[in-house]
Amino acid sequence: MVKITLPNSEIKEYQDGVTILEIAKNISPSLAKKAVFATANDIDSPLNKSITQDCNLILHTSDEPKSLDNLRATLSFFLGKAIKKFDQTAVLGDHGFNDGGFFYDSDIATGQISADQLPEITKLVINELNQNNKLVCVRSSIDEAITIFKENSYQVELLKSLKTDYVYINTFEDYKDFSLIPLLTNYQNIKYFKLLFVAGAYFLGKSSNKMFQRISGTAFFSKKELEEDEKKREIARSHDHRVLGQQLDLFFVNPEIGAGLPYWLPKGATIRRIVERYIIDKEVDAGYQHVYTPVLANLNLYKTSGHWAHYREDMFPPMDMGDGELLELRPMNCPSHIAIYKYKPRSYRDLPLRIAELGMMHRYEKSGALSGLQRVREMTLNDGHTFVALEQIQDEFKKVLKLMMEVYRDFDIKDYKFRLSYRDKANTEKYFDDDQMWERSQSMLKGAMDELGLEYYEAEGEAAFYGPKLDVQTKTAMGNEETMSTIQLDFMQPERFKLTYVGADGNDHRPIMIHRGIIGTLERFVSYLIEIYMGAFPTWLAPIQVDIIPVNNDLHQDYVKKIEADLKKEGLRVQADLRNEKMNYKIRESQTQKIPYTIIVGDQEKLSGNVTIRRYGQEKQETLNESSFIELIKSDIANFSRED
RNA sequence: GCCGCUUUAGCUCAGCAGGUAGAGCACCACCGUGGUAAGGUGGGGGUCAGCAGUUCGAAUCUGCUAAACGGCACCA
Repeated sequence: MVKITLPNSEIKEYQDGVTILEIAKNISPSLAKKAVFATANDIDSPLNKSITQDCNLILHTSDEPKSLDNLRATLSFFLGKAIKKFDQTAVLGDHGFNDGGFFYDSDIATGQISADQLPEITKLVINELNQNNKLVCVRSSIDEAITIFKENSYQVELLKSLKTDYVYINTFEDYKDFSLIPLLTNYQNIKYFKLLFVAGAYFLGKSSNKMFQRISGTAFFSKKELEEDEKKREIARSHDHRVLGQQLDLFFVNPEIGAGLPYWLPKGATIRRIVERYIIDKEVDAGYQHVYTPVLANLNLYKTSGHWAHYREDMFPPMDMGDGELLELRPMNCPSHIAIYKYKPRSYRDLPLRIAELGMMHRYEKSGALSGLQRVREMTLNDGHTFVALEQIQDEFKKVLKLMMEVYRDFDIKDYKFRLSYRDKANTEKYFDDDQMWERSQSMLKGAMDELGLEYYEAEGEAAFYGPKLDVQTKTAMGNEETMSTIQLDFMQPERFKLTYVGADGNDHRPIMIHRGIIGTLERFVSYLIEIYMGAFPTWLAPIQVDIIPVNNDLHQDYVKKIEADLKKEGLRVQADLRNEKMNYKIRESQTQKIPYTIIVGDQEKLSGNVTIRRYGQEKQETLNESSFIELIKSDIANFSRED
């Protein structure tokens, strides 16, 4: 007999060799139905596991969010099996679960799997699932697993790349696979899954490796969740800045004019202009000196900076001017600001010296990376470089963070994560070669974050080639992670450009550079704003703040024009809609264009000098006199349309 | 850049079997229009992404190129 201790401290006795599923059934049939896996003496175990010694047992059910991973890992297993059925020659590669669902990578000698074949593969998966209770899942060491899968060199490499000590070996008749977490051995309830797309994926995530065919899908425990997931994807599309950008006439990209080269239409340009004015004012207040520097420079500048050696892949090819001069479109602004630093001898009294610019840069992004305003080939970075003495780093770092938080508050940005981005130790050729400096600057950044008590996560291989970064990661409507803001520590370029300042001791010293982008690039930032506001901009950012509509075009035209002129005088962005259309038509358009305030005026308003307003998204109307309205909208703008 | 998919009017999309193109919205004209989400009638508009091929004949079949989209890789 074995003694099983349950989470409520109750102890039950069972026959030696009892399976976890049997225990679950004994406790309650409904529990057994919902059970996904168990933790037995702190080891995650599948339900088919036999218990041969006393243990603490926790059963995990489908109610727990993390059980979803086990479900998806299980589907990945059956997908792999289905692919093998689909084509005997398939070589199976990476597989498993991720945030959105599950996937299986395979390599089929006879050709690529196409999207049309997904229904066929789906049927095969269903067939496999219908063969009940044949799946056996056993925990084993990596070494054992390597022996079992020795015939598939890809699987062996995968197993070797794992950071865990154990995997689960899953056997279904003569088919074997491994997973990182226990599978559902009572998989007969699995019904709610969907294969979504076929894509390419490099083996082990390295573009130098072979590309496998990835089939991805998603799965849930209930039909409702699966349907909600589908709905969520639809909603995401309605937040997509590319869709809204067209609906609201904000920007366009025309491939015939140039992929990745966006055109800002008047309304999008207005939003951008407001953002630009805002951030420049904010930075000037914070002690930054704004400059303008050229987008072109002699290639030698980027040879000195190290860009040509470490960043060439992302740079446009140099322009050969025919007389030996090579001009380069700049991919970053730092060398330009270094030139400004070098313009004069600098003293310790000048530090921290803060140079800022809305600097236009060009990067030759890979065609597959381009996306609306999020990834472009010409972008304007809200760039700033502070030159500091060593002992000023900490303070300046804090100042930048403080500025960043203020800006986030004004734009109502709440959903982000801090990421400390280090270089990849295993792949140092991408970075400047100076181990000591890397160690030092990485630990300084981490120290500063720890001191501030801010939460962050660490990522190797995400650093700039010249130094580690603190990145602010946000998510796009489509769920991709993007870097918005960044603060970077750079000991390298001051060295390469031999920057100096005269210290209090009269000797030359080397400054350190802090690179920082608060709102990142205007392109990405505005795309982010479009998505979080869903195109319904707060009044201070709205390209058109007020839309004025007469009840009758002829009778009320003069009054509409008077109000328009009054509001314009107050600096408001107003449009008077005097088109030959009915009032209702105009109101509808005002709403679909998401204009914050719609003013409707007729006889009543004209007589009393009032306006009747309707706010975007509300049906309620309110009549007030013109000056009260001006007061109202002005305070709305002044507090960034925040409620608090 | 790689894999998959897509590309028809300004926009959203029909055109499923090769026989020289359609709808709704938008645009233009005329008529109409008084209180909070689309008034009516008529009209203009397309080398069916580009190039080549198969065919008596190609939006439709084949190949190449480009771009968009979903991933992978890369990244602000």
